[in-house]
Amino acid sequence: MSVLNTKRSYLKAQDRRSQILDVAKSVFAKMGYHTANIADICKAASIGRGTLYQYFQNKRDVLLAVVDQICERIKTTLETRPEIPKLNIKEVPLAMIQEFSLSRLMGVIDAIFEDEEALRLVLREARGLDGGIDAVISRIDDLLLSAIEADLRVSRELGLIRDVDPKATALFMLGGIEKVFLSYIATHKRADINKILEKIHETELLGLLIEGVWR
Amino acid sequence: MSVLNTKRSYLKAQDRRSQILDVAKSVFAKMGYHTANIADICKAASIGRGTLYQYFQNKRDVLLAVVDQICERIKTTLETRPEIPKLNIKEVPLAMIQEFSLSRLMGVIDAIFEDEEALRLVLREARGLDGGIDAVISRIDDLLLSAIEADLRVSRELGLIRDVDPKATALFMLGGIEKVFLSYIATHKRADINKILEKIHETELLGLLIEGVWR
Amino acid sequence: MSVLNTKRSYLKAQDRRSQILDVAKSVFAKMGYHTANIADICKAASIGRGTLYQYFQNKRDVLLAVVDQICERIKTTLETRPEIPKLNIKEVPLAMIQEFSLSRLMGVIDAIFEDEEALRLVLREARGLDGGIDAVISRIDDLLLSAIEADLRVSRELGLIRDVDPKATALFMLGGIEKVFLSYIATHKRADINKILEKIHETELLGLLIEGVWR
Amino acid sequence: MSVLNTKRSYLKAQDRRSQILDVAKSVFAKMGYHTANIADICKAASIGRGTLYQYFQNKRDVLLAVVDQICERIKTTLETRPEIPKLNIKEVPLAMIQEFSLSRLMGVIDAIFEDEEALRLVLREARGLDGGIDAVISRIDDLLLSAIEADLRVSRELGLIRDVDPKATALFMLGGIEKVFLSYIATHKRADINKILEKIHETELLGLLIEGVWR
DNA sequence: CATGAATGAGGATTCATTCAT
DNA sequence: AATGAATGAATCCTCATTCAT
Repeated sequence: MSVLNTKRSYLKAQDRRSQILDVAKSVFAKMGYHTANIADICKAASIGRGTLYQYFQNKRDVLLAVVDQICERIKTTLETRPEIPKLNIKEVPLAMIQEFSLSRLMGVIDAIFEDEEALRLVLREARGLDGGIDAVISRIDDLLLSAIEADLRVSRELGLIRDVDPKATALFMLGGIEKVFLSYIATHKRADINKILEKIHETELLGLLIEGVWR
Repeated sequence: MSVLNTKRSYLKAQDRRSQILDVAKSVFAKMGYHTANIADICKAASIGRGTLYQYFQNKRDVLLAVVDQICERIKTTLETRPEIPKLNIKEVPLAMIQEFSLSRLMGVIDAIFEDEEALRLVLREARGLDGGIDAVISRIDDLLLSAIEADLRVSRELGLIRDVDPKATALFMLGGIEKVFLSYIATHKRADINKILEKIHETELLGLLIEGVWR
Repeated sequence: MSVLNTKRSYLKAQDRRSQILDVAKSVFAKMGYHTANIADICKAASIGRGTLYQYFQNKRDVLLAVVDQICERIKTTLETRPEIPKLNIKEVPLAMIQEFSLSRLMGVIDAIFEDEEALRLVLREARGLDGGIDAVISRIDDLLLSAIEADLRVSRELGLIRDVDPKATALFMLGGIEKVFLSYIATHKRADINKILEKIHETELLGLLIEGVWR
Repeated sequence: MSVLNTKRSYLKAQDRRSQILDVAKSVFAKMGYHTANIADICKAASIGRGTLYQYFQNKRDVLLAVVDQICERIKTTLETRPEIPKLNIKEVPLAMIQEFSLSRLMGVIDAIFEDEEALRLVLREARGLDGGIDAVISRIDDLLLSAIEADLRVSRELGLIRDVDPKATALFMLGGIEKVFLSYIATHKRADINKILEKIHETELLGLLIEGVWR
């Protein structure tokens, strides 16, 4: 293709920028930030290497922009989740609470799933302690974390849940979800993973111990 | 060091090899596999760069050996955990079950904590899907995962816990633990983190929902 | 600028060309030929990068044109210096000779000073032997050199000055003047430097040695 | 050669370093700092590009080291000049003063000439005002400048020379010498230039004006 | 005419690995 | 066995120049 068609294609700056952003996200997701090189991105975008540098200062800046974009989308998605109603616990059956709680959590999970490439990016690179690339990517994590933590806080104030540390619990839950996803992503379908996460959510609410043991 | 002691030190092959291994683990843990370079390891080990290549084929091979060593240790540690007794659920009070379960899980966590450098190594490396370095490191994860999964499986057979997917739940728990640790490691003391994980363990057993809601 | 005034301005070819030339001279003077890039010039001129290439073949060509312009001006300035009168040495007092000589030299210096940017351009560029950019810039130097050399030649014919090699002496004097200027330009005022150069001119005429020693 | 002989040649670190330094000086002198690239130096030194970076942090660092070396040599050379004797002016004939002064100045010129490549480097790159590379190279200039200035100061204190500004005069003289050299270096022989500089030195001492005019 | 998006050759630098000593 | 000098492929990034709009 590129051999046959060497004619330049011109895009408006904004379009080119967002094209590169999309391609870069995809490449970073597939290869990882460190493994992928600028040439990979440019090849995938069918542009010259220099072109990328007209829109981004350097490789890190590309990642930063990718993450920014993802953050914006996640913010929007999280905002569209149904509001937590002011429940009167006494009057609401467990099943309903459970379902609502699930819908809130699934809102978070959807925010992740919505863009699988973004997710891969987060899962691959968000680890680490060195304040480098991971710090950039962890901004995505922070968004999701805050969402879960806020829900836990409200739930506790409503008297719905036990007196747990919201931050630690949110971390635990997000970590768990991410790990499950990371493990299943390669081999399972989206629907399966949803099922699994639903089941796990139930366990979170009710606990591992069966009724007879627990009381 | 080299200024003070420029004399070459000759070690027996096995000793040299394991010395390099220790140093490499430490360096990988501190800097990360990709960031650390052979020179860093050799400098830390006070050996020439060529020497390392007499014991290891390449950089990846060093990591492999480091991980092997860690795996061995973890296996041993896990084996020393107290056996799961054949409990008769009806006869055992909740508190005891809870405590025993915790001790089993803490056995896993200890296996992790025992060698903080190993832990950092596991936590900080980017994970992914490319069958590269991550696959090597994942072997450590797999060990821990299997341990948790086995416990869950037994517990379920004993009628202690709900009918959960052991694999998924084990993934969820390990992912959660790792994330909590990763977040708290920088700012908290070891003892604090243990407390936090104990609390989370309780929540896992009993569920998030408070009694009044749940029944 | 481009934010406030995004309207394209169409100029006649000659006007546009000379506008670019002025800007380029200024940019080259401030940043140096190698350091300055086409983008810098175009930004300063508020034109698109492509526009520049409609008036000049390449970067070097821009410099060439800048230098041409400077040369033209210098030629004009040098021509306006007072003619060397056919003096009868015996009849003219030293002071008058000295003053006239100074005025001729100052004419050269003025030709330099008149356009400080041009001067910086001449002074700051690396000179060499590779027949590259320096050769272009040297044309400016050559003009000044010839002026001084011609004066020396005439003065010698008039029996005013010693039998010196006019070329070498001219080189020496111009080199000296440039170096003094280069050193003082940052910290001193124009007037001060003129004073310094006047003093040096006197030394040139009369020599370093004091009367008692010299005779 | 390199095609036929691909065997590596091993040097001791210090030897290699100073070999690279010599080659780099030569290459910088011939091509100029900006024009020369690392590959040029490495090719000239018959080493791989990576080798250079084992001895120098970056290109600028190479130049720095080159300049350091030159400075050291110049310092030594300047120190070996004959001391200025405490002359009693009345008792010393002009010719002797003149000759001694010349020998002092020629000491400086020799310090320059001694290493023609160093000189070319200085002459090519020492210009400029941007505090970049030129600042590094101007250290060489400063050494020569100080030497001349010191001589002028002493001579003035001895009542030998007129009350000139030593700094400005030193600048003037060095600038003049450098320019003469730059112009003659390509086409003339060392001996010729020495002659020219000797003549110029005489002019400096005695002035341009001939006796009849001057008194 | 004017524009600025697109290009790719060119340059500095890193680092895992090899090999002469 | 140990060393560390040498290597060059790989990578990021710059910038003069071209060209579709």
